[in-house]
Amino acid sequence: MGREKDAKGEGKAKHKAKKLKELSDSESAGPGGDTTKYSVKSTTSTEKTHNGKSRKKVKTPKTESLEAASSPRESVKEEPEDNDFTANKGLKRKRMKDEPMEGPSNSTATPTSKKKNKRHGQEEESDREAQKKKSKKRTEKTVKKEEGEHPVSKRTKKTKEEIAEARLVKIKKKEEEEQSRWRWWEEEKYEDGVKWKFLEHKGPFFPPEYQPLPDNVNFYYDGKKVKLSLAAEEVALFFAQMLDHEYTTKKVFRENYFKDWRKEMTHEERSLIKDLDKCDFGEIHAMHKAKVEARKNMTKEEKLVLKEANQKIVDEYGYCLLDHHKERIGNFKIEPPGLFRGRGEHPKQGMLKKRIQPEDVIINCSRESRVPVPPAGHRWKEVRHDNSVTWLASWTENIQGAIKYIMLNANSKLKVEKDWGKHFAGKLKFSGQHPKTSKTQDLKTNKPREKLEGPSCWEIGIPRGKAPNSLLQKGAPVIRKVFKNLKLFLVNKEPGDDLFDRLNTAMLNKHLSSLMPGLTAKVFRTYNASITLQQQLKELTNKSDNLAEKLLSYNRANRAVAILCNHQRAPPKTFDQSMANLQAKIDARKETLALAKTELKQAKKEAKNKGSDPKLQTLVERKKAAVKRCEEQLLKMEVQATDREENKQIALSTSKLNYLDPRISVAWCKNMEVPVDKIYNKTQRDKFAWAIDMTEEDFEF
DNA sequence: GAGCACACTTAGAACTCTGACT
DNA sequence: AGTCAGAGTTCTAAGTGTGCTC
Repeated sequence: MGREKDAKGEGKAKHKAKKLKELSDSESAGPGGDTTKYSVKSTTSTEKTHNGKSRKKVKTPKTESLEAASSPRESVKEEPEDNDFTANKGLKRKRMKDEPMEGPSNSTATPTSKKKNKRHGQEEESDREAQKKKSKKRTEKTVKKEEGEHPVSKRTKKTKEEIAEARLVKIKKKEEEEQSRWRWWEEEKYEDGVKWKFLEHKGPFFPPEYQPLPDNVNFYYDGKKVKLSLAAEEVALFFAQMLDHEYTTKKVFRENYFKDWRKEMTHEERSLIKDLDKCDFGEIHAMHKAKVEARKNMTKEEKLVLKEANQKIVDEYGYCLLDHHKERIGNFKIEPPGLFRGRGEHPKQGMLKKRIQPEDVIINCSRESRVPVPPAGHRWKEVRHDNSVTWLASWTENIQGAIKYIMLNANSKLKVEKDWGKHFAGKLKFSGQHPKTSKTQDLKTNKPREKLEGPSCWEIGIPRGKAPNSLLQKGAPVIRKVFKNLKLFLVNKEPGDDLFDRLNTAMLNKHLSSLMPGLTAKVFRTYNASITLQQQLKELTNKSDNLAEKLLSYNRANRAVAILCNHQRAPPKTFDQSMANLQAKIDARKETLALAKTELKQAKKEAKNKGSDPKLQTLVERKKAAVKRCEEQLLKMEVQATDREENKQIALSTSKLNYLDPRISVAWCKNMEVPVDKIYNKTQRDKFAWAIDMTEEDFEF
């Protein structure tokens, strides 16, 4: 399996290789080469959309959002996500449900409302405070907090009731959150192309400036101490930080790094430092390691301070105002500088990913909103007001010349709404002409194009990019006609070559669209995944199963889909260890079980011999119960071991989050009386709120 | 129709947090 | 109270889809 993973990586890498080669060929001028290509284009005027590209430009709506901008308070609704943030993560942000947004356009409120807000704020503070100290003086503080919210008495420590109480509060909170959620799916949609009518945010958050090395940490070249210039030193640190990583041993990585590093050096440095092998980053590396260690060993208080500081940043930059609703931004931080870590054998690995300045960043927001203020002494590259796109800020990265975006969180309206579409596309069930059936017809065709497209539909559902022989090794059930055609693809190909190199996605999608409008490879993949999940769930679960069994079945169904989509992962580094630990536990439990069994036998014997002594009878009962308990625990662990082993190289999360129609899972939960939070964590519940809200028990995909 | 730019979505590694166990 | 595995989150590279240009 591990090899398969590699093969996949290689396949992908190879597939990309052409593209990459073109890139690196055209980049004789180094990383700047690519950048120029892009930056020339992007120096268009503010009024133009997308660098002069004649995109369907939608006029920014006027008055309504203007009003909203000047007094968003009235209309802003607090998203439950915020509350949840605290509820689940303890120390993270906390807001009262109806608290108006303290967003970017923090307008002045009436004295009364201000007061009210302040009160809320204080409550919030003390609440947060209470949560903060939870870890330290857990019980005491929790009681205090609960007293504030509910007239609960117990001053005494711990107690089960208290824990139950806390749980109840949590559940109640959750319910309230559900109530206050922005049910955008019940609202009217905007006309085509309009993504928002009002958008306001604080702009991206920039990583801190580089802090020079302390005087006692030195860099050595050829055994001699060399004091580097600030720029060169920063880039040296990037390398030193990665010394433990395999990357730094790779030739390409080292070469790219050294080339880019030298560009950052002063003239003297450049004439001195000519060989990476003669560079000694030892002290810098040691310093970095010590820092990491120190971070780990920080006291609770120190960690708390750090956490609070981070939270402050999130509060300030992590949210935006989108059509009167506060939405979490997915990646509000500008990517910090560092060394490029391409995947696989990337020709550009090790290159310097440059620090992004405000002058590189394009801001997108409402015309009527408060335009984010650039950091002191800087200006934005451009400010535009394009509501046909969803991004809040963008910049062009220097390695590949790709555009990077600041966008909303996956649970935001904009993201979820889009995500929604693919499931509804799948709902059409390819009426009348399922691609898999129509494919068989294509196989008989004499037209080479159709010959190509038929099998590739299969490919969407089977591990991608593999040569047929590897498919056969895997035992994939490929019908003979398909196999024959697949063999044709093999002509003049080496193992590992791209199987469908003569076919591109555009061609495939065209073919799919001819079967059903709107059908693309992605929609098909989604459909395939979802229908598999539904089938598997039907097959595997019984209503009479207990919760654990049901969940195992769910995981298995999920796993079947992940395998179908070829969602592999590297086995966790700790896998063997943790497996061994679990095995040890199982062995220990087996011993305990054996012991318990002998004890039971003994007790039974005694009870038999000494007649009907009620004491002995209860002892027998107790021993029986012990044996039963032991057996159950053992079974549970064994199931866990199987589950883990089966999951070793499978990544479930991708299919769960991206391909499976959540309504199937929600309907299954309702049907099987399994709480939704057993299968979806908070992030997932947020993203699939619409499905949780609207799916009926009898939903069929 | 190939190729490109842009705007997204997907993937999975790296990092961080939590809570069960000792 | 400390440890640690696993769950959850963040980060960013890579892939996909669409529309445009040549």
